[in-house]
Amino acid sequence: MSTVTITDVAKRVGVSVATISRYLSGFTVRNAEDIREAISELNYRPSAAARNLKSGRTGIIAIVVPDITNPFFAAIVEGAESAVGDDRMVLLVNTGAIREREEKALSQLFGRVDGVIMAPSTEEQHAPAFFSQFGLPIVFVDRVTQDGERFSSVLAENAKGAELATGHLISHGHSKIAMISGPNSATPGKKRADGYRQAMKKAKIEVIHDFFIESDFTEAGGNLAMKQLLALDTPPTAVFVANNLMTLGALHALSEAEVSIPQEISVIGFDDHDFADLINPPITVISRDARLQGSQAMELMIKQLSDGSASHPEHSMVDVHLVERGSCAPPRESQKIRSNKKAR
Amino acid sequence: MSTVTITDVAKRVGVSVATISRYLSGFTVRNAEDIREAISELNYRPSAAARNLKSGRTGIIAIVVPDITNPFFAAIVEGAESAVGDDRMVLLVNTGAIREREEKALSQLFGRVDGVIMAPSTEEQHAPAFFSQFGLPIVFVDRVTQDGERFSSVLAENAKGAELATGHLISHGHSKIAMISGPNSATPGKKRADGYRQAMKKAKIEVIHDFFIESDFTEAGGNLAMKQLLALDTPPTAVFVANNLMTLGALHALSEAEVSIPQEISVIGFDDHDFADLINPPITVISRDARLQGSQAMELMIKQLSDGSASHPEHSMVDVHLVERGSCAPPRESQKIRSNKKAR
DNA sequence: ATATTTACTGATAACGATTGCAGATAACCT
DNA sequence: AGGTTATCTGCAATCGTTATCAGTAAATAT
Repeated sequence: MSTVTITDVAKRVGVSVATISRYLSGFTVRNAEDIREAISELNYRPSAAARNLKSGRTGIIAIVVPDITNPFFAAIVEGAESAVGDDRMVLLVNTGAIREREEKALSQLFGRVDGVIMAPSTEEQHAPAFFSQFGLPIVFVDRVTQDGERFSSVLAENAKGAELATGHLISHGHSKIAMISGPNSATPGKKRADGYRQAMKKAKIEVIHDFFIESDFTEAGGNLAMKQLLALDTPPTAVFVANNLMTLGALHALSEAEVSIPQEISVIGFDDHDFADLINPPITVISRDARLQGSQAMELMIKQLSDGSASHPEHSMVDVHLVERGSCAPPRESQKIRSNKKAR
Repeated sequence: MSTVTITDVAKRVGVSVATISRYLSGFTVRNAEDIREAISELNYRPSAAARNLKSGRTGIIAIVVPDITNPFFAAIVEGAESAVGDDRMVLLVNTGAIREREEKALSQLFGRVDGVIMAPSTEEQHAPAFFSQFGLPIVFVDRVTQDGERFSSVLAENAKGAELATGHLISHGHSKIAMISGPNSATPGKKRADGYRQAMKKAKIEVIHDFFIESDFTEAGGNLAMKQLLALDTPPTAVFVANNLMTLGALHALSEAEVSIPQEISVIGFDDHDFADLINPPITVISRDARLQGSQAMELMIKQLSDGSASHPEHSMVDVHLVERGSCAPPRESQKIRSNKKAR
């Protein structure tokens, strides 16, 4: 009940606390066997708090994500967790994409953790400056803030993925291609929008204003955006949705409006999801290894911690690839002209 | 860069460290304004480590789950996170349902956290004894271990839910009702199996040995189990799957085998999932508020911490309810006899 | 004006571990 | 045996706070 300290062990064995401490740190000591015994009998566990105070290290690495409920972030966290190693643990902070909470969390984190892996909600915030002020190591994952180059990061090939997605729709013969985009203030939002525009430009298709909707990466946002698209006088024949949650929302909107995929509209999403291959038709998506992204971020963090402050920021990218399923087809009007190739 | 301590602030203001400390703890001090100023100018942050050492509290509550990738546990974690309050944080441990990792985590947690909310993988482990040894507060969520009554817990109405599910199938006229169950070693596995058996007994339907498969709550497990059921000489006309991941696996098996739902087989799952209402047909499930379960667990933990050791364990239950969608219908042979009522 | 209460303050000892230093013991060499 | 290393050991300072205790200044009472 009452906490047993290193002094208790020392008394029991009849040596000084220093000897116990040295035993614990792996030095060879005379009564090693007695000490081991006393420790196990007394059930002694070194106080983490005292160690922290002396060493300045906590053995805890924080990971700050906007929404743990998003399977993508869950995978990131799991990846990070899997790479953390035996002597450290992961502290999770879920900010709900609320900047205020994010900032408060950061200030609370200082002193409690050895480093922070984070996917910031927005780019504008001054959080990184805040951090560098304290010299707390930081690794960005999936998103970066303004002066992101100064910190290590693990991003995805967002632009390439978006280009791939848009190109896929174009190659099916679409030209009325809409995009439901994420917020322009976050890295994936901006980069994916860039990729879309790039692909359209390459194909010399003009981006119609009404076809580009900046939404917010949430299911509700995707749902609303798709409804807006469907309400247009000439709705798009294809839509690229910039993340999994918005895809979910968009699909709900389509199902409600009884618009058939891919006959009436082709859909391609960014980031895979459990539902994607189960629904009818299964949804074609741009996919990446989120778990890997998380573990790479953790590896970068650990390297940074062991290198000390002398290390330079490293930037890593995980690749994206097209997972072709059944949600893309040629647009209706050209369907009869083109050869009848049906996806899987 | 170099850490600024309470002593630096004291020197700057020209008072003793005690005064600064008192200011920080909310006492009225003479030079409050000067102190506030000095703190902000020096950018002083109290050392969490030193505070921990003195107070014995860390302001961190751990939550230990088998798999953060499972949306159900993600929701639990999010719920707990949302209820943690301003002065504490959540430390996440993902054990991958590996008992060894679970135990190691527990031993590492001691001294680093004020309490542990956990969903243990199995009931047999001696973890709770291990914990009570140290007097570390613990709240079980979703699952309990052997002597679970001694600790607070927040469970779901598992048996009731399973009875509801099975009864729903029975009310559609099914009698060849299979169950893909979770491991009998974990609370939800056992209780849901109990509920299934109870409902069958009430309806005086014998449980056929081959129709009850004890699986492992994973997608792969559910997939395999469903394949086994389909391979039977007389396969079931309805199946109750004991969790969301196994439902996912089962649905994949059914889709592969081109068995149509609900015409050839009725399916009902336990725990909702994003995919459930999107696929065709949408899947009928037993649902509960996992987020609430998580926040209740956190509330119990916080209450326990403030009550000191004098508090008695409290047991809370969250309700379950049937979400009727389109995956259940009368069995084929009786379809023509019964009135033609089609779900939604 | 003196006595008594009130309101702060500073010095200092914890909290539980780690570490440099000097001393002690043992092991080795000639 | 005496001298030199090589090993191990205990003492005490230290990490940054908080809490106790006695002390001082101000406010109030008489």
